This record gives sequence, C-alpha cells and structure tokens, in this order.
Amino acid sequence: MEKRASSVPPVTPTLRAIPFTASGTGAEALLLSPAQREQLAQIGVRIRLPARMVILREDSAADWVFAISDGCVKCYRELPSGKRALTAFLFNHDIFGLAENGRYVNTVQAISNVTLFRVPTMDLANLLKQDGNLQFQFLSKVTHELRSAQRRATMINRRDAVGRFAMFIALMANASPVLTDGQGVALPMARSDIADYLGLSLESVSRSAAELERSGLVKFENRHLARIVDGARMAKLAAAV
Amino acid sequence: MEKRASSVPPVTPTLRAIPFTASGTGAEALLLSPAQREQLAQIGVRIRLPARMVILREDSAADWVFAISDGCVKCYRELPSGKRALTAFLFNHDIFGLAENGRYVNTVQAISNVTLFRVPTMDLANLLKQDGNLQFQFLSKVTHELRSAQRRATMINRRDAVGRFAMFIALMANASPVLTDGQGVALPMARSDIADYLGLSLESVSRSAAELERSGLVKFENRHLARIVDGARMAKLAAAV
DNA sequence: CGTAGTATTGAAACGGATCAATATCTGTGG
DNA sequence: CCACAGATATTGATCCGTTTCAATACTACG
Repeated sequence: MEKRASSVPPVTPTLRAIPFTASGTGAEALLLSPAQREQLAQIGVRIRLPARMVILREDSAADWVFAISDGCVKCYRELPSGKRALTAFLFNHDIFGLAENGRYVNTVQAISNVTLFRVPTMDLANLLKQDGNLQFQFLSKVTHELRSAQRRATMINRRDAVGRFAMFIALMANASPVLTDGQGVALPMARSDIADYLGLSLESVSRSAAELERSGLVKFENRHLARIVDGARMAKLAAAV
Repeated sequence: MEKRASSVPPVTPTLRAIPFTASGTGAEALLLSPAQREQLAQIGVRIRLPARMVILREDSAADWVFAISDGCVKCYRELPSGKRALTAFLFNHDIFGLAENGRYVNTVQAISNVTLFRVPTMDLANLLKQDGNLQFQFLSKVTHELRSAQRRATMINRRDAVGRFAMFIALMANASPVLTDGQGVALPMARSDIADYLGLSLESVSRSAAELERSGLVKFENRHLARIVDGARMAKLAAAV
C-alpha cells in the first residue's frame, strides 16, 4: 500500500479516479490506459511553473484544462469581504480548470514548483465526446472531487479546531502522494492556507498544532512536515465527527 | 425568467446543467435533447414515492441512478457521533445515486412526495460510454454539483448564523423551482434539516429566522414559505461573505 | 546577514452550543 | 370536524471555545 511520487514525471498525463462500480479487490483506482494518455498527450503540452505562480484566475476565460503531473496547487475564491475561501488542495493525478459558462470558477495558484499537463478546453471537450471511456474517467474523477468537497464541508462542520486540524492531517496523509512513506505527512501549504481551508483563524490552526504536539499525537519535524506519533488516537480523533 | 414546476411531470427524464463553454446569451442551462430523453426513458422507469421515504441508503449496493422529475429530497450521511451531515437538497432536474466503488455514498430521503426517474447503474454507464454527448451532460451536471458543494462550504464558513440562513434562503430561491414566482421562497424541509445543512444548531436556525423577520428582511408566511421583503438588504447580507 | 512575511503565544470578548421550558404544528382517530 | 398526542419549533439563560487584538518569535529569501 505504498504511495510514492514518481521520481521522473511521465510525459503523458495521468489521472486517478475512484470507479463507480465495484472492482475486484475493493477501492482500486482507475487509471488512464496508455492509448488514452497518448491521445491526451497529442492535444496538450507539458509545462513547468514555479511556486507561488497564479496559474489561472476566477472569472477569466477558461481556455485550458490542467492535470497535475507533479507538485501541489491551491484553489480558492476571493470573497467580497476580502477573505479567501480555499476550496481544495490538489496533487498528482488531479485535474483543475473545468469551467462554468466558459469562465473559471476558482483561482488556482502553485504552492510548490509544479509540472502540469495543459489541454485546450475545446479540444478536450471534443475528445471526451468522441471517447466515451475516456470521458467516463473524467466523470468518475469529478464525482470523486464532489465527494472531497462534501468531506471538507463535514470537516468544517466540526466545532473543535483541534479535531479539524487532525482530520486535515489525516486527509493530507491520503491525498498528498509525497513523503507519506515514513509516517511523515507533508504539509507544503502555509498555515494561513490551512486556516482558510478549514475555516479557522490562523491562530487557531497554530494553537491546534501546538495542542496536538503537546498531547503526543503528532510531532512536527518542522512547519511543513508532521510525523504521526500515536496513529490510533489520531485516527480516533479524526473520526470523532 | 419565470421558473415554474410543470404541472404534469414529463414521462421522460430531464436534466439541467450549466455548460462548460459560454453560450450565446450567458448563463443558459443545458437540457437533454428529445432523442436523449427517449434513450434514457427506454432503460429506466418512472416511480412515485411518498414523503419521508428513504430512497437509498449509504454503503448499500448502488444498483440505480435517479433523476428527479418532481419534488424534493435530502442527501445526508450519518456521522459516527450520531449527528447527520446534510450534503444537499435536490430538486427537479437533479440527479443522485452516483456511486463510488459500487456503493452509495449518501443516504437519500424524500422530503415531499417525489416523482423519480430510475435507471440501472450498469445500463446508464454503458449508455454514457456509447453516447459522448449525453455523458457530457452528466459531466457538466456533476461539475455543477461540485460547485454547489463548494458554495455550501463557503456558506458554512461564515461565522454569523443569520448570514448563513440568509444565504440559504437566497440559495433556495434559485435552486428550488417551486413557488419562486411571487417572491415567495419554498422551504419544504424541516428546520432541523436546515440546521444540519448549515452546520448550525436547530435553535440557531430558529433564532436566525426570528432575527430576519424582526429586521424586516423576510416575512415568514409559515414555516415553509418565506417571503423576501427587502430584496436589496437581503442580497447584501447574503453576499457579505 | 538583515528584513519582510509567516507563525506562535497571550488576554479578552463575542457568538453559537447546550440545557431547559414552552409553544406550535401535523396527522391520526374519534 | 374536532381533539389529542407526538413531533417540531420557538424562546430564554448560561457556558465554552473560537475570534480578535496585540506583542513577540521565527524563517526564508534576497
């Protein structure tokens, strides 16, 4: 059950989704076939972008759809009040840039250096309409992202800040493919990003981290690397919704 | 721009989604073509279910996918703590029952009497894979539901209960196709459902309703019908995220 | 190596949750 | 059609935890 970021990102795009139907062994991921990847590769390009770069802006023309080959991005919307609501952190195999009425819905910004696969929206739409199986992968993918959004809402619903943060670490342990190996959970994003994602103040996130460390559930090697010390209690706290 | 529930629900299924690409006039809805509706009608059946009936249960085998022809349902998950997290209210033209690994993710329960269109999951999957355009509608639909889930998270993020409830009423004014005509907003669900959806206690919802009425923004004709009195201030409050 | 952005820690206050009592509604049977 | 009972909703008082404001510490990048 080991997850590892491929050291050499593939040239063709990848995608991972949970299938609608039950597979033989259980929660197996659905992956693009070599042929499908080749098809996508032909209409798109691979680009590398530096950390902190804004990849696309909400309400701008949705000319491209992106798939992440390597790295981590954050999706957010600027609220009228000036706050920013983070809707998702995306990693390897994730897609973003699906539009609504030809406009992007969120702003997407690189957290780390990222390698992306970029496809013109129109070309992708045409390809999807032609290849039912490929589109089915996308449908599964978006459905899965819908579940993620619902889980986030559930997480935000919790009253206790510590519990929310614990859930978040557990979430990242699954979502982020990087550095999960030795029980270390990578948290490449800033504390303020976590706060905006969890609907907490920056201070509460900080206090929650301190509290988790004090109670011996998690050890923070540094601000961006958490090591789960007591997995059992951690899981219990994360599940205590 | 009048919305009205058709008095005679159609025999073939309907679906409404926001297209990816910009249409001529702006935020126009995407609708199934007569041919597509006919195709769907051939593999599914129309059923009527009474209010309060549980239509499908989380973790049970996902044998069918449903589309709502008429009425209102709620989707929720039972949390370990015993609380229930409401993930969505669904109306006319909405779909539910998309599975993950062959199991339903949420429980869906009828709020009013409902008329549903029911399709075997397998048959639908096959049809979607064959008909790229039809599947594209579903993809658009699920993408749109993803936005809804994100909006809900944004709503839950608000600190003030009154603001959340105001947003909810504004949301229902758009989502619910019923009774929106004369500035009246139908709230067919119970106060406790609203509470579970907004992440508030039942009491807070009740207090918020009272507060909205006291400040002259909304008049509650009865518990299930809100009339927006001061649209401008209402919109302002709802937008003050 | 310094500086600006980022994070931690402390003290006080606000707002929603909770507990508790009462009121209203809905649907059932007389 | 009305009365009754159980469920649903409202209103009040108190408590707890997060937000906010403020000061200090840390870290990363030039």
